[in-house]
Amino acid sequence: MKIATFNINGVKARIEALTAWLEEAAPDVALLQEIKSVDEAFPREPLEALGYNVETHGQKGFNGVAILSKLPLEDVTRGLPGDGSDEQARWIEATVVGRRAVRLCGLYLPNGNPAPGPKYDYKLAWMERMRTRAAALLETEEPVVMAGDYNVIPQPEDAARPEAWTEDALFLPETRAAFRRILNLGFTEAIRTRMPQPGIYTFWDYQAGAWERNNGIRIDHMLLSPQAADLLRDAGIDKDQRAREKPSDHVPVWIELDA
DNA sequence: ATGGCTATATGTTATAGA
Repeated sequence: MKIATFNINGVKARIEALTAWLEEAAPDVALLQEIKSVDEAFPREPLEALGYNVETHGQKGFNGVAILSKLPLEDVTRGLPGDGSDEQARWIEATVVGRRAVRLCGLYLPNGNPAPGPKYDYKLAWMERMRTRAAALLETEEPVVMAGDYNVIPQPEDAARPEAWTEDALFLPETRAAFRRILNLGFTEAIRTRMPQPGIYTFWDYQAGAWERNNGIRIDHMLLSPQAADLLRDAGIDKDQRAREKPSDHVPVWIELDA
């Protein structure tokens, strides 16, 4: 079972790039972030035409997550538990049924800039809520995959210019500690495990020739529960997508599970 | 690089992203 995550930065602006990538990479499941669309405006038809079931959790203008799956999806839930007043669409879960059932979480973790400030407070509170949800998912002792745009640079080697990020919400010590608190519950970070060398990136800014200069950061991650990690066969990054016509500023990240 | 580009809707400018 091939599972991918892709921050597409606007699904309506990216539908041609998205369908081209889906045909090329042929993931069984694609978790999308920053769809920037309400559910009613989500371009379902061209995706269903490629054989995907579509589940969305959108909002107007910003944020928004979705799951595309060629396999059946069950028990779809929307929203990160723990704060009924949070209206931002950043979390969706579903169980995908292949040879085995896998619980999927698609997430768009808050950016948090500027830090300090209310947006950073929201980011840290959101990460604590995510830790609580992650702990509950581990207790099921089933394969769980939490994948998406974490907006966290875990280590200096995950940025081409780490010195440029020292005051940024993506790289502050408190952000990285909150990420480790989730990871250290017992998750495996798929790309770090399979591609441990430095200089592996998933995002290149549109500005200042960041792509041409390979001034990237690694912020899109896939965390696997122990039961999912046991099924891990391969993992990779579709870096070439960043050089395509009208690309997202992120590229897809994927895993292959024996499931 | 001191926010240089991109997408959306709040729409011919403001907001957010990272």
